[in-house]
Amino acid sequence: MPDSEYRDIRKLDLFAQMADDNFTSLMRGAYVQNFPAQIELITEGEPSDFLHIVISGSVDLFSAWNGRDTSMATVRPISTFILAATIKDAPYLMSARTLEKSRIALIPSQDVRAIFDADSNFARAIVTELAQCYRSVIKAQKDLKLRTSLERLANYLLRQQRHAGGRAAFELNFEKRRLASVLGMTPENLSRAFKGLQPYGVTVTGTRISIDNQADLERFAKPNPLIDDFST
Amino acid sequence: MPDSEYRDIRKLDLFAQMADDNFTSLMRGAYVQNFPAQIELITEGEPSDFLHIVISGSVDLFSAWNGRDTSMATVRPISTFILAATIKDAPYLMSARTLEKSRIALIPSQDVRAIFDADSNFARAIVTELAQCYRSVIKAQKDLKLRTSLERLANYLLRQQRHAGGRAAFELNFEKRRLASVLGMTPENLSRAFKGLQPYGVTVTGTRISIDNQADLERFAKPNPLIDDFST
DNA sequence: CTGGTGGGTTGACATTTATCAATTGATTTG
DNA sequence: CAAATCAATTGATAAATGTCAACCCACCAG
Repeated sequence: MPDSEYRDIRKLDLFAQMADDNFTSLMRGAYVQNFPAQIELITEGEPSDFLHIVISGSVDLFSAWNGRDTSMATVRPISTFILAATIKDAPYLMSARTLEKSRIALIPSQDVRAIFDADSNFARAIVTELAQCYRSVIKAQKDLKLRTSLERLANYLLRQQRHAGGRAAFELNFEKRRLASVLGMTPENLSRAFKGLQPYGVTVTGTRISIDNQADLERFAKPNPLIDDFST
Repeated sequence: MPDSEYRDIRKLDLFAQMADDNFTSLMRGAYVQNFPAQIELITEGEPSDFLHIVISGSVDLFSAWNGRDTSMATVRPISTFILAATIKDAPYLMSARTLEKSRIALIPSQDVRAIFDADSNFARAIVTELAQCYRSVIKAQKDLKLRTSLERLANYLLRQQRHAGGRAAFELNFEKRRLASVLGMTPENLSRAFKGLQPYGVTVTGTRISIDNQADLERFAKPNPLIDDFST
C-alpha cells in the first residue's frame, strides 16, 4: 500500500486515535485490491470476513428479497462499510458492488475484533462510528415513512445541492435508476417526480439539476435537520 | 431503587461486564420514576440528557414531520433506549411516550459518557448494543423497501407467533392502530390486510390471531433471517 | 457508417394505498 | 343506565405508485 493511502486511512475518525502499533498491525494484515466496475464484493448472508475501506471509486450497498432488490446506500472514499457485521461476527445484511473502478482495502474481521478488545481508543472510535451509522439509518427510515416520493426527491435535491456547494445548479452524481432505488421508487416514477417538481422551479437536463427558485422548493420540501442533516 | 430492580438492570448485556464501582456510580446518579400511560417522556430535537431504561410497562418511539407521525419501535422491559443520542451527545431523533403505566430509570447522559471513557468493558458492551441496534434498523428498512404491506403484515405475524411461543394462536400485544403505524400503513389498510390474509389461513378475533395453515402463510410471507430474525 | 445496447422517458393501464364518511361495538363515565 | 368516547371496520372514492410496452437518444463496437 502506498504511503499516501496509508496516511489517508490513518486519518479516518475510526483509526485516528488508536495506538501506532495497533494501526500498523491492522494494516499489515490488510489486502488492497483494485476492482473493475460492477463487481459484487460481498453477498448478503455470508459471514463477515473483512472490514472494507473504499479508497477510491464508489460502492453500492443493496439488498434483495423475493426477486426484488433495492439500493440501501452508497459508500464513497474514504470510508468503511460492514462495520457492524464485523464487530458482531454476524452475516452481512447487505450486498456490495462496485459502481465504478474502485480501490478497496480489506481488513480481516478477526484482526479488527482483536484490536478492538485491546485498544480502548479504537473501541471508542467504533462506538462513535456505529452511533453515527445508526442515526443515519433512523433518518433514512423517517424519510421513507413520513414522506411521499415527491417530498423525498425534493429533499434529496436540497441535500445534494448543499453537499455540492450550495449553488443553484449542480450535478447528480448518481445514475437515475439507482437514485430511484435509493429513494424507494421506480425509475419511471422518478422521471415523473422530476416533472412534478417543475412547478417549484426545478429544471433537469441530463444529470444537471438547476434549482431556480430555492425558496419555493424549500417551502414544498420542508427540510428538517432531524431527517436531512447527516452531520448530527 | 429496590434491590431486585438494581440486579435486573445489572444483568442487562449493556451493564453486565462493567466494574462494580462504575455501575454503582452510574446508578447513584439515576432517577427512577413511575409514569402514567400516554406521557411524552422525550421530544425529538431536544438534547439527550438521559439514557432511559424501561423497567416495567412499555414505551413507544415515534417521530413526526409536517403534520404526519409514525411509530418507529416499541421498547419493552428490560431494555434501554436513546443510547446513540446519549453517546453522541446529539439531539433525540425520535420522541418517546409511555403506552401504559411504566417504570423508567433515567441515567444522566454525561455520567454514561464519563464511565464509557473510563470502563472499557462498558465501552465494549455499548459497541455490541449499538451494532445490534444498527442491524435491527437495517432489517426494518429492508422490510419497508422490499415488501408490500400485506407481506409485512404476514411476516410480522410469523415473528410475533414465534416470539409468543410458536403456537398457532396467540395474542397481538399491540393496539391495531399502532401496529398499522409500525408497519407503515393506515389503520384502514391494516384492517383490509388482515382480510387479505384470510386465504392463507389467518383468522382474527379482536386481538387474538390464529394461524390455521402455517405452511401456506409461510409460503406467502417468505420469511428471511436477514430481515426477520432479530437475534442476529 | 451502422447496428446494437442500455439508460431514460412517455403513455396507457393496473394495483396499491390513502382518504373521507359512516357505522359498529366495546368501554368508560357521569 | 344512558350518553359519550374511541378503536375498529366498511364502503366509496381519490391519489400515489407500479407495470408494461414503446420509443428516443447517446454511446460503443464492428
